Amino acid sequence: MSETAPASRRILVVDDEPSIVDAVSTALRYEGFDVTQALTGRDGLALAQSATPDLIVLDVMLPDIDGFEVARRIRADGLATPVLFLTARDSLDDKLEGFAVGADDYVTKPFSLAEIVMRVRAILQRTVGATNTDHRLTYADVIFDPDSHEVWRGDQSIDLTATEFNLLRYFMLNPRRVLSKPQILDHVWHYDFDGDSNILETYISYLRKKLNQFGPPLIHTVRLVGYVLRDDESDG
Amino acid sequence: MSETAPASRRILVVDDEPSIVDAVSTALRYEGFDVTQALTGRDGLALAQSATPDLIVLDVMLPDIDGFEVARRIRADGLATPVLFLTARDSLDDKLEGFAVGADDYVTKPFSLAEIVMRVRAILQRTVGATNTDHRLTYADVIFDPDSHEVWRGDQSIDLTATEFNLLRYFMLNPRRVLSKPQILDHVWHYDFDGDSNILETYISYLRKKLNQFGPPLIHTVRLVGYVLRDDESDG
DNA sequence: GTGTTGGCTGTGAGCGCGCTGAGAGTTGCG
DNA sequence: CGCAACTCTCAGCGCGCTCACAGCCAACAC
Repeated sequence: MSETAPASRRILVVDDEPSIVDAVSTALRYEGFDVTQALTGRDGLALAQSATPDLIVLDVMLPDIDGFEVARRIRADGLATPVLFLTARDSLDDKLEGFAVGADDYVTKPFSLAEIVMRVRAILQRTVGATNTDHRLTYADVIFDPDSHEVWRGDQSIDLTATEFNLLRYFMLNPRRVLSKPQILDHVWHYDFDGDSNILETYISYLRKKLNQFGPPLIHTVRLVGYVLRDDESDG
Repeated sequence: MSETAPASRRILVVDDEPSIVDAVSTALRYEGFDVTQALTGRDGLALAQSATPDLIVLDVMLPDIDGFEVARRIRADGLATPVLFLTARDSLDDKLEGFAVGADDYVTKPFSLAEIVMRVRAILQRTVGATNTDHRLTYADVIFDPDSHEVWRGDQSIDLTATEFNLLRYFMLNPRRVLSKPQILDHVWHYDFDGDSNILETYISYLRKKLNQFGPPLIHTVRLVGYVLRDDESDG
């Protein structure tokens, strides 16, 4: 949209074997890609969210969180980042599971670097039209850009912390739908909190304070039910 | 279109064994479903009504209300939510009873998580055309949307409290059918009130007051019997 | 008409829910 | 190692919702 010059594609490479990460990264950089690295599933997940790469090269076998789980969590966050799986296991089961969590392609070890580069190109070619490198969400006068990690209301930029940002993303993905508290806690905090915590209310409060500076309220309380993102002005 | 991101399918898992609920929930979340949990038949029933899941995974053996009874009551509410039963008992009788109350499929313990996921997918595939993630109810000029928790009469939006909303849902699910007071108390308040309470009459009054602002009366008293939602204008 | 029963609704009490300010605990960064 | 930013806990408060109560009204029988 705003970009005319094609910034080089960002690729995240996740593998617990440093030599593999280095080899793949070097090959991709050589081809002009902008490469970020991670050695664990946890780091990979964090970078997938914060660095918003255009594609992730993801090893299935990782010491902490396995590759499929990483991919699933990325999807659960609402990100559609394409994934190219690397695996030593050539079993059908693995392939099926990979495609079930939204794998875009599959390379089994041992692989040639040329093959990886080729498949990366193919996926980006394929997805350029669909995802278009633009991951922005908009609702009412709010623009939510996970790539730049920026949020705008009208022409005002709003600074959000990581948790506020994740909370707003869930609302932006489900505009005009009432979201129950357990549902929100599950999606944004990734586990059910003890019932006596009011952390969600606290963050709702933070978010409202920041959003309401520049326009009418958008996050509404539905007592005994949950919260809803809705623009009361233009409603049909 | 109001929806940009395709909201994931919501599934309610009901089992009194926390470990089973967790395992099934985790497996389904892994596949990208939006999972809600309940540990008792009573809670499951309440959530089937309020959370409007697209499918229910329901254990037959429950401490309070058994699974078949839960399913029966859900049907009695007018909900067509598909149900996948879990049971340890592999008897023919059970299967027959299950299908009699509208089971969509059946899994006997011990089961594999993969099997559950597969069957859930199959059921949703089968019913995708019918349920279609749209949970709106309409009768006469009333539109009832449980997702956004909004109610419209004509083009007028109506604000309802949680209890008023639940009461109206029960009427919307059973239009033109006379509902007895005990029946309504049981379905909306989830237990039999002491006979001397007139809370139902009170809420009928609230609801009528709000609905009648924008059109002719829709909730009619049937003396000594109960209440009925009916549009007298266009009726046969 | 009067009596009786069943239903409606205005008033208000109580309380649980949700909001928010303050601060403790934690993490990350220079 | 110290500071800053952020996450999360805690407690107090205000208010909206639920529900009880009581008086009134409508329907029906006689």
